[in-house]
Amino acid sequence: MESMVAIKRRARSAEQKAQRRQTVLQVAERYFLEVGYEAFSMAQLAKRAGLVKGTLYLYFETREELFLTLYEQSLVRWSRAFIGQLSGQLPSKNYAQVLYDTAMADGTFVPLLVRLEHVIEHNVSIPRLVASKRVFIDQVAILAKASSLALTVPLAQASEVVKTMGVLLIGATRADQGPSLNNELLPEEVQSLIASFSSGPLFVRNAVRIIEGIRAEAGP
Amino acid sequence: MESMVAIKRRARSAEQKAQRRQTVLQVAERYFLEVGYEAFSMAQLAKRAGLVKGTLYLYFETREELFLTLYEQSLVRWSRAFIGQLSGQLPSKNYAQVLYDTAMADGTFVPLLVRLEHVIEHNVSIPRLVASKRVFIDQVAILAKASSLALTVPLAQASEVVKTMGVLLIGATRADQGPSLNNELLPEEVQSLIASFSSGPLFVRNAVRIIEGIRAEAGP
DNA sequence: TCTTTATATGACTGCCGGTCATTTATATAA
DNA sequence: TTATATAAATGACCGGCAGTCATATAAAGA
Repeated sequence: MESMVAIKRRARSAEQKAQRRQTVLQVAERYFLEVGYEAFSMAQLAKRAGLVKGTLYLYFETREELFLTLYEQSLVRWSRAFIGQLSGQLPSKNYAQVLYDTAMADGTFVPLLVRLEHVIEHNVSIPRLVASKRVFIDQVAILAKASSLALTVPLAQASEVVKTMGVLLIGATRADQGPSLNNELLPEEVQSLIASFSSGPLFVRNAVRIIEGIRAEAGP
Repeated sequence: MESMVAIKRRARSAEQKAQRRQTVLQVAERYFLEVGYEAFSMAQLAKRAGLVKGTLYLYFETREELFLTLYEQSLVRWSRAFIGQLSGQLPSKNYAQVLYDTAMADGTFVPLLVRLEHVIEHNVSIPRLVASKRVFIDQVAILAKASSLALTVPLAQASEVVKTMGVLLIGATRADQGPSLNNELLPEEVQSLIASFSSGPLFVRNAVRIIEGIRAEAGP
């Protein structure tokens, strides 16, 4: 219970409530990084945050809405980190590598991205979902602008690149989300299968193919 | 309860047990197609199959192991359907379109593929998991051979294509796995975002870019 | 100091996946 | 044909889950 954060006073003003919500989110993220999505329980989170389960539901609609919020925050955080590392113009391979490295460095972003549509977005109210989509739209626009400069492609193509990188990231990091099978006990054929789906090279190889494809389409 | 299948006699021989397992799987698949992954419950499945929850666990390790089996069967079924529609040589765009169409036509395959690593493979025994990987390896080999002919590329490149198409399929069909937001009530910007992630064109566009990229690498 | 407000509580509900001692159908032996 | 052995099937049971709600109470305002 090292991450226990006792919350004493009641939150009355809007600012205090926002502050409390944010504190809970911080505890939740640490807890999530420890145990992962499936083992995460609202009762445990309450215990760690120093309050009671019912109270959590004053601050979040559902478990999924809490995770949707964590996802949004991790998206923005990663987006800034990625753009911060894009120094001037880059070959598409370097662009892809930086994108992959920064995404993986954020322990929250990829696991939630992978679960977004088919787990998290269910059990969230429509207005909340719409708000979340707007956050996404904004980030895509910001990323497209930075990518347009980095890759020296028109904005329309850069936007296509950004959207497609998201798609590819989800597919390529799939193997990392399985149970850890690093044992030497596995049959050789299975080991080499796992090796061939190593997410880093898989992502970068195909990112380059896609970016070069998009670039070629831009020219006449 | 229309899909109720009364099971009367006990299964004693190995064949009878295999037969019963298969019957349960058929009921499970129909049930899954109705309610989806999250709402699927073992107790309901038992009721529909005309037996009791405890009995299911004589035939399946866990809920996830049951889904892993459904996934394997849907993979083989789709693989055959896809190969069956590959007539001679094809432009990469047609290849990608046929792949996408046959995958989507099988209602079970894509939803389970998307959940494979980060949901289904947890809570399954290692030996069972290894067996499943072998099924996958076999299907990749079969698909690579057929793809080598259809795309007129060497087998090594065809194998790369097949593996990459799987990655892309997962990423591109993500949007289809979210809650249905077909309402006209949505803000225009969100509607156009959804439209821009329409999975069919998204998949085909990028499949072509990747296949052509792989083909170009094979050249010199 | 008293009243009002709404945050925080914790007991509660219904459901889940999974287990296991017991029952009982069935194959085999007598 | 009947008795016995085997293991398939049962259903009561377990702990834990997300989410709810009447109640208690801390704190702001009169």
